Amino acid sequence: MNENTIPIRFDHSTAADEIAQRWDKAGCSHAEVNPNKKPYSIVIPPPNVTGALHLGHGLNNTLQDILIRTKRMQGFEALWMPGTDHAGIATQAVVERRLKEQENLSRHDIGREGLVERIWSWKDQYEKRIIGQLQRMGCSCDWRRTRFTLDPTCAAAVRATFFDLFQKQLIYRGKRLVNWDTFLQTAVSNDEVENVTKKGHFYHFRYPVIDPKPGEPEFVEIATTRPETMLGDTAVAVHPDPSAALDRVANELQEKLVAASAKEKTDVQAQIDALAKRRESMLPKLIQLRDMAADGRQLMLPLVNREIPLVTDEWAKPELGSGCVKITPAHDPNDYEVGQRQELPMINILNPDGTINSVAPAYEGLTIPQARKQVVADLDEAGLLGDIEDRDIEMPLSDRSKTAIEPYLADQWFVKMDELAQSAMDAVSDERVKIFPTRYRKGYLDWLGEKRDWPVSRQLWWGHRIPIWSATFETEAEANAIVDKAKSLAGDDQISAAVQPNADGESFNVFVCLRNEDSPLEPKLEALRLVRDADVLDTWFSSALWPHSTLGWPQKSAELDYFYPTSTLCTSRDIITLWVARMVLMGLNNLGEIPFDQVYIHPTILDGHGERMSKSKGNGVDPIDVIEKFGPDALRFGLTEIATETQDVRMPVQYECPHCEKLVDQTKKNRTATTIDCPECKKTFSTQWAESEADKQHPKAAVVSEKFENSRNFVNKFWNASRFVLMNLEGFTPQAIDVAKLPVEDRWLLSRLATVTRQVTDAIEHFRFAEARSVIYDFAWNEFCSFYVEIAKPRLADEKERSLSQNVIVHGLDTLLKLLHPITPFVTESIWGFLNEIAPTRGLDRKPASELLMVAPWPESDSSHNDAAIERQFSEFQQVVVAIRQIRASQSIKPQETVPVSLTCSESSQALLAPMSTYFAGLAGADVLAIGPEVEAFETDAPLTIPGIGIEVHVDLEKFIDVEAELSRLEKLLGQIIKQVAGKESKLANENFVSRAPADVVEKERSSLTDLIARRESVEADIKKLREKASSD
RNA sequence: GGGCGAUUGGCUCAGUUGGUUAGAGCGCUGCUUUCACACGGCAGAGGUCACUGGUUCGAAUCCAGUAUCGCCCA
Repeated sequence: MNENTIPIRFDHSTAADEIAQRWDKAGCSHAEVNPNKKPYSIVIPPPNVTGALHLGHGLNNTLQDILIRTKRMQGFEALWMPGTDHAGIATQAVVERRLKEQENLSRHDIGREGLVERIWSWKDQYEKRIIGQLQRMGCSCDWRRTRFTLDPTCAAAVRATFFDLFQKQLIYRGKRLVNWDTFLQTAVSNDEVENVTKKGHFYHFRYPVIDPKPGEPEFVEIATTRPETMLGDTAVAVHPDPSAALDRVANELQEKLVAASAKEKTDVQAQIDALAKRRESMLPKLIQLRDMAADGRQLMLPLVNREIPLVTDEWAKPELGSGCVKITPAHDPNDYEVGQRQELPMINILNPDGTINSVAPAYEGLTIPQARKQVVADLDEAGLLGDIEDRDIEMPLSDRSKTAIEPYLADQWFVKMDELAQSAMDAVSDERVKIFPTRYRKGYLDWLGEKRDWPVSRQLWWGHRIPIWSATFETEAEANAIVDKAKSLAGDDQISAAVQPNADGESFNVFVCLRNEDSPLEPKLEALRLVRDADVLDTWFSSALWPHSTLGWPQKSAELDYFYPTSTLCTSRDIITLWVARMVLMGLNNLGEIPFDQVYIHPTILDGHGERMSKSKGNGVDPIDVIEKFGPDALRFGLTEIATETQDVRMPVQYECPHCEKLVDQTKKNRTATTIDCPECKKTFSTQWAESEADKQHPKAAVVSEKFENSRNFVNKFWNASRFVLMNLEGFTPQAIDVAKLPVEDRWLLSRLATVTRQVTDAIEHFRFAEARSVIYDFAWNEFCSFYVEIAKPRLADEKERSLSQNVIVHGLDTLLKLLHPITPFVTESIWGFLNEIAPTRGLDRKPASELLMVAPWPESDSSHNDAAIERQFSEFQQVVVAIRQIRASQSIKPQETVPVSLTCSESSQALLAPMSTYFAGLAGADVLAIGPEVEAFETDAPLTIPGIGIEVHVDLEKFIDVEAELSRLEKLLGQIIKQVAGKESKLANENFVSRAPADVVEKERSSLTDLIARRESVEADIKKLREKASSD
């Protein structure tokens, strides 16, 4: 092979595709049940089909691929199960929003079937894109097994699970205050709500007291940020012991005062004073109100003219506002709890679309902002409106629709968590499931420990429809009769029915769950006036089954037997509770076994400003953009670099100017711009936000990160080192190698390979990905390329040495290719192909190489090759090379000049360095004239003593001398040595150190000091000599 | 309010159980382009390891507190 056979750069844009096809054709990533091998399996955290993947997914999947490729090479039957998630609310929201924007239609305009059809086509489009992204990244998933959380296989698992839980009475229906998205008209989970602070008002109202006794106030004042909710008020609360409550607050403030800094003190003191004043002016009235409440006084709720009680509850804060608080149990989470404690009626004032309902006929049909305005105006007219203050208010916004969330009382299906949660806690507590890093255990256990029931219904059309048919009856007997009829339709493996009384106790619900989809029992149930539930299940319900549903459960498949429990789950920390915990409890419920042995939590990628990456912010980076600019290997190598044990990593984001390829930093300002002017070439480019025709005229910039540039450079470096080896393999013949007889550099290489193999293997197996990368990066670049390849050059040119040298260097390359393959699969596979052409049989074992690197056996670390003495000796050689280079640089000696060098050293160093002396020519441009204990300095000498090993390097400067430069080098060196001597002396003068530190540490310091003093004297002598020479010239 | 984490050269980050002169990449300075690689090579400058206290013969590392920032949960 020559320089024309192999291009000077690895052309990933043409090679990657071809390599991927070869892998695919050979079925390398397909796993089958194989009793001859041990299984290793990973299920992908299914990316949701809402949008394309960004670098966070890139990281997640790169790490999984590193694990799966390593295990595959280690001889495991390695299955990486791929697939995507239907992401119920997120996907429906995106499609609905587009429907509104592009066609001005709502989901009701096109109906359930129409909407679901559109979502499916969205899903098809994005699933294709996502899988394409993963494939271009080189992810070696078993694509033939690709699943989707809504496909028939997963649906069967969902149905089986739901039926089972229903039968075990772990599923029930209840009214709960939910986060209601009035745009999507569904409940959303807490995780889908974000709180924003907005400017609003704090309105004071007066509610009349009914029949006040003499001396009692005629009005009670309350305040609210949401006036319209007063239509649903069912009480006003006052604190049961206002005096004690005020005392407690005062005590807290006193404690705060003691701990406060001087700056804060005045502020805290002011609060204390205000509280004392308040106590004086308001306490008697609050006590009076408390007594009125105890006496059962009623208030007249204005506008709706409803009598509501004055109650005592600790939720009322005597230190705030009027000390009284209105209670709207159906529209506020705190009030809901008060309502439950006080057994208050819960009055829902909203229609599902967020307009006021018939509870308040005068306001019916008004939107919330309209109703707010009207209520305030009407109260004003009635003379019941007090002050209106400006105030910052926290407003919950739906992540999905970006509209305001309303607390809303709705019927929801719940999964009872008590025992299920406990089982999942036990699995982690007793380490059947191990979480890495271990700090994440706490969050998992704390969250499950709350054992909050899981609301699983979503008022959506996209998802697994809840398989329950229900009807309401006035008497229990009627309900029971229907249950009996339903049960008589089929066996209890097919149908399950239950009666649940309504909260009001005046009606009875019948719920019937069917085991099978499209069951012939459905029309029979409908004949009994039972109606199928319109809701669908929370997406996490199906994701929770992922490790077993993808393997075919509830069918008893061979795959399930062989690959379940899976080995490792690799995910990010934000879904430890939502997903990981639920997989554990569902796995235990459905199979009685944990879903995976290990959970590895990788860091979260933030942008350069410390913000989470997201497409909607404009700071999301598409892995494809990075691949196109830097290549898939560079993407993976760079992502591996950031996979440390930390929890967040920053990834600065840049635009790549399409005109001049300059990388332009993304700022908070320019990331929302539609066009940007390149600071380099001054031309304009557009961004993802460009919409107008004028903006779109400008070419669009890819969004990338310079983080990958270094990785691209590494890939290139490695490619070229391989290219060099390949170009020097002419006439390659495998030959037997007697390790003991190899020259130092070869034994050094073998020793280092053994160490690096062990380190890389160990790091990957313990999820220390960044460490694996850096070990291999440092070794490949700074040892293999910088030293071994350089030394090999003269040997490969020497006919007598060529064959042996070829054999050793090929063995080194072969090992490196294997170790690097999980991280950079494409470039290594490409080189492997070339290597197979010219050296199909190679390595110390002289075995034929596998056709594809992807399925080659993982290298074993041969500890018999580890040789500490050889490594130490080689290090001396390296240090001498560096010393010569330093002298050359300080004298500005041109690279093409060869300098005469002599080395004064011990006999043992001489024995090592003598056979390697010719290598100094290539590595340091040095002609080594003499080596040994008796070797003396040159007449015009530049000396450098290497600390620790006592080798004196002498360079003959006769032809080159620059006295000033040399003096300045020596003086700088002397300065450093003097500083170090002083440090050591003071340390050793410290009696405490000498007597208390371990003897070996003290001894080390002593000998180091002796060494330093000798060097100081030597440098001082050199300076003196040089000065004398300079003055005599 | 609670939990978790971060703070190390201009930037992004390593730093294993405390122990020579705290490392890397990018950027910067100087030299370098026939001889695998300029996406390269060689040399160099640049850090009181956020702050305060403590433990210790010895602290970037252990402990306590403070500040700033981030993420998660209420």
